[in-house]
Amino acid sequence: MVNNKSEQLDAVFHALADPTRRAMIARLAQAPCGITELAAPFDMTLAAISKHIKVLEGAGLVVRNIQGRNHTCQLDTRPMLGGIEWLRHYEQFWNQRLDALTAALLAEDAAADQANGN
Amino acid sequence: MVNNKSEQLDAVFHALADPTRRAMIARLAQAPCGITELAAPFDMTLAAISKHIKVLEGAGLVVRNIQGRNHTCQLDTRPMLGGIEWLRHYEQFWNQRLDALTAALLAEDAAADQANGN
DNA sequence: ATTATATTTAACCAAATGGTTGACAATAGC
DNA sequence: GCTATTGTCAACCATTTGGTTAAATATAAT
Repeated sequence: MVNNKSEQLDAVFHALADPTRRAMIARLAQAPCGITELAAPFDMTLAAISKHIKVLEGAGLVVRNIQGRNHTCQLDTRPMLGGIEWLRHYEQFWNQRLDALTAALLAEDAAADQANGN
Repeated sequence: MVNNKSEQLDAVFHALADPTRRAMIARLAQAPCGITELAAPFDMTLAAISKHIKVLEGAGLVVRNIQGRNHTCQLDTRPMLGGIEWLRHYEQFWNQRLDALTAALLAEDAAADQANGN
């Protein structure tokens, strides 16, 4: 379980920093589903899938409902809000400085291209 | 350097999944600054700081400008856009299902609280 | 009851992560 | 030319990560 806000962000961003887990989230956004079905698209053992799900659960992004031998996973997007808010905090920064930065970097790229003979 | 979109997301989310690096980004959002100044708040070797900066650079979040022995780091928020878009994709999901999910989870919490005697 | 299905767990492995120390490189200032 | 400062690099270390296999658990189905 995650304690403070920073650890929550750690957990959420870390959970999202893996393509398998992002794909799982995308799948769960369609509808809740069981482990085997969730595992189907991936060339990976069920044991590995189990671990990925546990990471998602640890970040609070997935809620598991056990009925007999069938585990149903459901997406809970609320922990993403912390992440999106953190990121959104920088939209202001973009608006303020993006133009100047873009110009500078484009100039840099142009110089690099010239150096590369492009 | 990052190749495709998925690897870009991997790199950005991974870069953000560490409190030191998030703090660095927050600092750089105020103004560009040198390595030593950037390192000041952290109880950590310059070598460790150097590695963190390299992770941020690898994700494209920081651009370095070298003048003599002084390296100036500048925030580039553009790679965050990929992350924020990925996350934003689920806002729709929230709006659609948040109510039902919240209700279900609150009921669950209430049941747990009752079980805990709260 | 036996068998098949769904899933986790434990033990292991290689690679990546986050940190250290110590040596090095380059530049600024005296 | 020294010396102090800024920063990286290489080697090392413990821990975490992402995967495997093999065994265990639990339930469903026949």
